[in-house]
Amino acid sequence: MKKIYLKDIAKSLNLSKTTVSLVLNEKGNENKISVTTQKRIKNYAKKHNYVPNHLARGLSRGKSDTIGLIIPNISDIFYAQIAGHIEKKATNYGYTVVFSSSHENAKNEQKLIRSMVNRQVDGLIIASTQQNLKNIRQLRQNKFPLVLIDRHYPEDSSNYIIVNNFISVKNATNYLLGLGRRHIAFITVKLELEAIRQRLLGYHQAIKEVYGDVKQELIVELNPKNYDREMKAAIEKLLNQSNKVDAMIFSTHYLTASGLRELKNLKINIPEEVALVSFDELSAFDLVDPPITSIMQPVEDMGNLAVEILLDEISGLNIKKHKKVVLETELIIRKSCGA
Amino acid sequence: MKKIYLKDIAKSLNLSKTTVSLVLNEKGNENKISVTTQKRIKNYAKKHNYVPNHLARGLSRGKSDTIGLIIPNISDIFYAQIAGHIEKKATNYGYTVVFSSSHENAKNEQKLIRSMVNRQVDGLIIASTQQNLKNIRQLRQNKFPLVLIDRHYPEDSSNYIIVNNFISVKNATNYLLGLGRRHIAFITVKLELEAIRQRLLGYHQAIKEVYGDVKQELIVELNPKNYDREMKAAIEKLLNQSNKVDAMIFSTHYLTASGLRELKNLKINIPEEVALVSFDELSAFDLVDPPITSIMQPVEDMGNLAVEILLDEISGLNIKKHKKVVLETELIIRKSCGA
DNA sequence: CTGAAAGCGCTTACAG
DNA sequence: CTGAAAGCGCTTACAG
Repeated sequence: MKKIYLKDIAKSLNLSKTTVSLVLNEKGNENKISVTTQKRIKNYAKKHNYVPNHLARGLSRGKSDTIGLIIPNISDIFYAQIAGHIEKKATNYGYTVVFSSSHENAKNEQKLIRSMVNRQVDGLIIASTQQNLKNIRQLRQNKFPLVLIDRHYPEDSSNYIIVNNFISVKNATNYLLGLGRRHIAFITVKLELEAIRQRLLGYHQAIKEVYGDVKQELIVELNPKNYDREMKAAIEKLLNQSNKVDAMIFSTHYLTASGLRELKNLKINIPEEVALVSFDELSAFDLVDPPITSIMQPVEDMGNLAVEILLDEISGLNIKKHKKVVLETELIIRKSCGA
Repeated sequence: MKKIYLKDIAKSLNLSKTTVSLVLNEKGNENKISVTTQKRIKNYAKKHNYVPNHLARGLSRGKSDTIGLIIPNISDIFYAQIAGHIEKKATNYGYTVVFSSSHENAKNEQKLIRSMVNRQVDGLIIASTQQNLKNIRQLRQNKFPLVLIDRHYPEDSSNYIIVNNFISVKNATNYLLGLGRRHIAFITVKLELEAIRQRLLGYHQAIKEVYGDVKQELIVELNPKNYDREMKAAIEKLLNQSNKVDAMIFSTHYLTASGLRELKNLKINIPEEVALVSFDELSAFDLVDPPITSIMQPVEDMGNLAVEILLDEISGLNIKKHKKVVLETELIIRKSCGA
């Protein structure tokens, strides 16, 4: 079974490459190629297992039918889910997805963007480190189809799909206040992300509206590379304050998992002593002891919309609607807050 | 910032495309191109942000520097992790990864293989549905670089990297027997996979060695599309047998999660009434109530080895060592079995 | 209805 | 040290 090319088919059938190419691209009818010829070509192609070379096709048409996905980490269940939905949707439209993880490193991300561009992806979906404004701007100025997801650059006007981080956390905080929790800690990571900032601001806002001011000692910012080792000291400090903390909000699922591990080590009763809310969740958070109240993001919508908007851009349909999308989250109430 | 091509650089610098191409591919020295010329070219390229067209390059060299990854589902944490390790390793070697999910559908998988091949991936890593022997054979006969991962075809001699499913489950079953559990159920999915069969066989073997025979009513095979809805009835039936089940082994992480949910609904005490072992796990299984004893797969090794073997194949190093790799798992003991 | 030919943007053997 | 030219495998405007 040797590899077979357009010219082989043409020669064997005594036709030109043009005719064969046209027919195989379903342009036989519009070019009025006789049905018998079409049949002959298709049969021959199938019989000899003809597989077109996508590189050649792409080069010739200036289009690769590929979209690039750059995310912090494909092993993170949140991004894996988004990737899954993006892939499904993209496949439906005949696109293939190339993905790469930036590992929260701006230099990596920059390299990946370059690499994707030179691989001629038709468009890019990026959950950015938010440290690459220059590159993102450059893409946009070059009219490169692009949609940011999960994280955006407030100072840039690229398309994006994010979640209402501020309101989500504000509501969650109010929920805890409503349950009578008074000393609510907010545990987050030191990442220069607008999303993370908004989560913190949501907490701030809710607390301020009740108490007038926010106690700095209730806010813990951990090093993203090292949060797991810093968690223990952080939790202990929160618990040993003059006003012992009676609730904790974790700003990401991995912080929740890490924090919960520590709380269990310390034999803290949840929710009696400390109530817990997680922003985003791991797959088994409903099975955890106790089940964790979580702010759920609409991952499916995020993925689907990203692809839709991107494909609109690619096909030049610069539809104005929904280019900046802010989706709502849902607070799933479970037992980790009592009630 | 207009797009710039090799010929533009050549023209601007009064050189030929050859020279420019050679230099940009780090072949300047071996072609004795003067250092000054090299400098000029590199500077110009950087200044004007030259990005080579990978399609053209690939077409010309007959190599795309891309590897394809076909898995059942990128949203499954197990495959997401493998994908993560594959990506990391591949990136190190200058390769990009294209992935697609088959969703356990053989036809999909076949299409994906075709699609990847025509996209000129240099090699393929597949966690196959194991329903595509013909296609896999065809790839191998065409000397297409390929490594199967997680699931292999026993009747085919392609490279693979799998886990010792048989021993893993046999050991886990013996572990339960050793703890005094007598009525051990095995809950699995109806998937035509050698891996799944081996897990069942491991259970069989362990039970047989003690009891002489296996009771069919202790084995439950659920429909992969519908396991979540079938779980309730299955669990209830196991618990209502004349000999009430006192242990359950789940053959995949998602079955464990689903089963545990039911057991909790039914207020079954774990491990007092029923001990639990999971093949593979979800990220939070150590936080679950109770923490779940799990058979852990060496995902990192699996991913890394897959890439290494594949790249060896691609570069024509048909190194004979480790083309069929069977890795060991580890039984992580947690509280779900008591003890 | 069908074909000859140019072109996509690279690489590379060959020549000087 | 450097360049002209062929070739990778397609697509497509143009001509008949």
